[in-house]
Amino acid sequence: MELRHIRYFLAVAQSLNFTKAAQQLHIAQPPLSRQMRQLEEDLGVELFARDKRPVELTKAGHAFLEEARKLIAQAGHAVEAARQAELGKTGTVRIGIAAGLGNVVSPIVFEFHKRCPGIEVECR
Amino acid sequence: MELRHIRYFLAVAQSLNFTKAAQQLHIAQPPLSRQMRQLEEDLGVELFARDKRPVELTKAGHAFLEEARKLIAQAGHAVEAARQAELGKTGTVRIGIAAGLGNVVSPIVFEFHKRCPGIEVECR
DNA sequence: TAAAAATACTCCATAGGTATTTTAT
DNA sequence: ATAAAATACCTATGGAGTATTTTTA
Repeated sequence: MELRHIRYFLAVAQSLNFTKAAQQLHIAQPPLSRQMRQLEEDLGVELFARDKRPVELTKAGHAFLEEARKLIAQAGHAVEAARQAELGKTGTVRIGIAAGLGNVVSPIVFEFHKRCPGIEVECR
Repeated sequence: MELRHIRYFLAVAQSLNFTKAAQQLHIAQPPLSRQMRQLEEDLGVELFARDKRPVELTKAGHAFLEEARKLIAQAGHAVEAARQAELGKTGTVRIGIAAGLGNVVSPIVFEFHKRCPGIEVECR
């Protein structure tokens, strides 16, 4: 099972029409049908009732749909986590302090730490 | 990004050694290195500090690792949800009731419903 | 110097396309 | 009769292998 199977499955489950789902995915209908068969094969479970027009989701198909949505959401979270961490890495803040106001720096740094945990603060 | 990238990433993150991770995955080292580069390319983020021996995870790599584990776990949940639903579909329970004890059926069905939600009960 | 990762190529498995047939309404 | 899915066959992208060359400690 690959994320491709999940992405394709979500498209088909939404429109309940292989042809239209294929158009949305910018692929042809036969490859989409094959990928869905492959997914079912891998799971050992029928996800679609193909002897109905329009095609229906089986009970297993409905159960899988719910978890498949969470799976794609989690994939997005993983990507975001990496990108946010990367941004944090390069995040450097330079603050100019007027002469005689050096004593206000400490609360500023404290506040920054509270709002942006995980971003290192360097003082010179 | 495909689940393959995630599975491979988990192996490398665990051993911090591309060669050993490749052996565990039953693939050669160069393809594994390429898949990891591809993943980094896709994310737009460096996950490994390759100028260290042994190889280290970057900050982004650590953040991604945490979410990648959840992703694989969720993939497992999706598979299980579909398989459990399939089992439920074929789950038929036939209960014989002794003559004169027909009045005990109701609590039995009630209890079954509580323990096995989502499994249909048919009474004749 | 010795492990381990990167590079350069080759091969082939399979994702995807096209043409056609089958099926359900 | 018609729209949509399945089947058969072909193409080609890219995943994986082998040999070799950098790297880092």
